[in-house]
Amino acid sequence: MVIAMSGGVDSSVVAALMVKAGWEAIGVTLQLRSCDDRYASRSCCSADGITQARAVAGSLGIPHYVLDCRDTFLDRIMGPAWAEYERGRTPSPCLHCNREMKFGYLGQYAERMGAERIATGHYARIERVGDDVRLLRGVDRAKDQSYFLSDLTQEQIARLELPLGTLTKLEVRAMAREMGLVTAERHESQDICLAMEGLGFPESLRQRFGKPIRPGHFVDPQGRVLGPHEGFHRYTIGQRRGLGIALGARNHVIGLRAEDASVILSTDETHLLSRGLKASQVHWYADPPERCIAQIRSRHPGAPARLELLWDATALVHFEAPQSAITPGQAVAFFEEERLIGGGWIDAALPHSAPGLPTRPDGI
RNA sequence: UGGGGAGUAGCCAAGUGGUAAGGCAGCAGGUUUUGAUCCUGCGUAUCGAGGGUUCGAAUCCUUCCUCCCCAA
Repeated sequence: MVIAMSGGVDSSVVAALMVKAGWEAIGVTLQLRSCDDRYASRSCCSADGITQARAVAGSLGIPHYVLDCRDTFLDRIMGPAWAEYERGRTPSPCLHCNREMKFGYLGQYAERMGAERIATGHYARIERVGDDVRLLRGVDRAKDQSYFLSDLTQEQIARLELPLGTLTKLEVRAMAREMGLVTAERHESQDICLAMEGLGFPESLRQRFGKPIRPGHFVDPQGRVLGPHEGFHRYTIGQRRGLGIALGARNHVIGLRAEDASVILSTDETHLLSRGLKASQVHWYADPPERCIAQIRSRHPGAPARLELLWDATALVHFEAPQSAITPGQAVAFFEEERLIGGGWIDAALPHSAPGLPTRPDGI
């Protein structure tokens, strides 16, 4: 068994539990970034994390390896993420990272090592019924991370072991203390793995790749120019803060137009609402039902929706109630009860059809 | 060098004699393994400048400066 160890509390507890359960385990930490890259010390991928992971592995008496995948990470995660921003979309790198790095790159490594399973500290459950392997939401709903696993392949899921899925964060931390793990008191990793200290994620990417700032204007829903903005990549649907323009009233970004780098602003929050979305790269872990719960961002609770499957792994998702800030580039995860049954990527929000509700200017 | 209007924090803007509201922007925290959202907190403004009246002025008088509009 290969255990993905980030150096945080969660994966440390996972390692301890697996050892306790009698697995022949090895700990592996993915090095995603260079140490001289101006990393944030709280980052889950920092050199500090490697040290911590090594210490925990040592105390558990299991081998620990560091896989240098900085180049892969740059190519497969950071590069594509920047490309998304350039297109006026908002990337969701953690999902890609899970698929490409944690279960892709690491998965291949595990395969070479002849490991049956990969264990991680994600808060989600794996349920094996017969030959079927299902991924369920974490019991601790506040920490549930099944959304971030919704782009995995069924094969990747089949090899997963997620021992924290039935526990709460509090319990995990308590266990870490009991077991005397050196990482017991580590705070949550919060910053995205690839953001530079003090800079936001998009700006970090821009600087990392030495891309120029693309100028453009804020415009209102009628297309009137409101003023220049600070670079097209810095904005995302729903954003209110950090706009850098004072218009007397709160404004939210309701649309991004890549052709002329326009950022569409509105004081009317209902402009953020949409009845549905169009998703591509849709994949299923079970037969797609007519209705399900669709989750459109990490902390979104999920909302009842009707599915309309189209051709070519494309689907329309019609929500029973309009949802706010449906953002192209983000993932959509489909659930039936507790079970993750599928996923896809949001390409567009559907325009309103209900009377009285406005149509989003960047509609489908 | 005729008339009219305006100059209060980055922007907008209350306040017309009693010792400077508010909004937006910004900043700092919190929540969060994406971006947002959300929550909490944060403003020593030469009140365009000088002079005057007054116990006391952003508020009254006066001079100057700047901007805008209308006239030529």
